[in-house]
Amino acid sequence: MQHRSTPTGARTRETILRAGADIASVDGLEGLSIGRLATELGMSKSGLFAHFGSKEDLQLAIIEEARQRYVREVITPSLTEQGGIRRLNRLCESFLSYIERAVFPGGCFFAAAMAEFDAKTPSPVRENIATCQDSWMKTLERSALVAQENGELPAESDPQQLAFELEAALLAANWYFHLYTDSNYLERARHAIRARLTNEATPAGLDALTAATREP
Amino acid sequence: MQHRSTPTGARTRETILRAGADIASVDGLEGLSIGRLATELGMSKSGLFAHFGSKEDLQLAIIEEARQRYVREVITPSLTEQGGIRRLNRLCESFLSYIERAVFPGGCFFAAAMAEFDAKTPSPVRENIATCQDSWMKTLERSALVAQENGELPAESDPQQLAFELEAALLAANWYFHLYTDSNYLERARHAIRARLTNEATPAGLDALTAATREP
DNA sequence: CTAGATATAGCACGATCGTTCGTGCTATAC
DNA sequence: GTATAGCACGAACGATCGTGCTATATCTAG
Repeated sequence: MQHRSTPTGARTRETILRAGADIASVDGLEGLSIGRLATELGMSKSGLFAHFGSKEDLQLAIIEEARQRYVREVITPSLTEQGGIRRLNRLCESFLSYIERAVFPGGCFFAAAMAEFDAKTPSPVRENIATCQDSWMKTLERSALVAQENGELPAESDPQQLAFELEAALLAANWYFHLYTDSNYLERARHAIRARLTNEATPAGLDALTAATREP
Repeated sequence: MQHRSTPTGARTRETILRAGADIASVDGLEGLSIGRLATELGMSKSGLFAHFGSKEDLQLAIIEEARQRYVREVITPSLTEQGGIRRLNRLCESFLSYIERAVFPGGCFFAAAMAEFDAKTPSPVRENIATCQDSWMKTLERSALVAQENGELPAESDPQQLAFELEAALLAANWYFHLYTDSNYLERARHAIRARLTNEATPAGLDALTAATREP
């Protein structure tokens, strides 16, 4: 049998992971319980559990599902922008849009997971979260570095520092937006990012940036 | 009886709350369990529980204990600085020092609590966290406003926006410092805050700021 | 020194946690 | 048509969850 592209097991597994990632973005990866997830999906606890050897395996699989969703919703849309300051700006805007569109109902999955595990004792789950977060930061840093190489940012500027500050605005927007259910915080982040970029950009960088804004 | 300052019950209650706040800063207010807390303190679950009517009461009491600790460790030390841009700067530095000194073993208690409850369904605990967070933001905003009134910040600047950006740097420092156990992130925040303040300050504000730095 | 309040422990409860096991259905393979 | 594999189910495990009720210490007031 090979005309059947997806065996039913893999399909339900995906369904479980999607629902699991949604719940975990609200209640955390530890707060998510197998019984609750099963009830929510209208299936038995044991039937669900059979797809994963342990809760930790489930958590790791959920992280992978969330990572793919993040790449699809934040990273990929930014690749249309050529590298450099424009992509850097686009990455930030994509993130804010991803929050606004509630791609995860509880806000950014990885922000939540980082906050949940940052001070916890090391574990495979924690390691995985840290790796994902590092990968995202490196994405920002690379764009900043390319911008510098393009002469859109001055030679003295520090790409890592810039990435840190942009990420800080994005994270704060995520928390406050949900805590107060107030989208003004997304605007605050947009304003901060725009100011930070225009302030540091070279004249060439400014051109690239305003050109990016003028387009549809 | 009044030469006896603290009845033993109130003393153990305090002990419980201190330990509870420490644990909650690592594992969250939901992750904290009464049994674990009791074991950690070498007392019985029921004996501990008798001090509070419910877990929610315990959580609220822990928040209050954490609030007092925050005021003592972050706010009060900043009051030596006169209002305005110097106090604003001092508040940020006090926060970073409070992270560095591990006043809570899991990092900033309220950052963790905000991240845990931001997307959750409303509850007294969530409300309380939101109020504390709002109070802290308003503290930053007031200092920025006073700085503006003092002519240390220009009339066009937006105190709320400035407070948001400073808080963003502080929060990001908290998360990354613990996730990677790397104090460089505290320096990144210091750098960001300093740059943001000096960049926006009027000449008078700059004077106040550099004077503050030159002192011991 | 004793009566009373206060503080902690013991024990048990129903619910839920993650996990395991045995069973049955269903659809392909021989 | 029968063997085989994949997939989900129900029941049950021990552990722990939050929460009561009851007794026993410990301390204080008179």
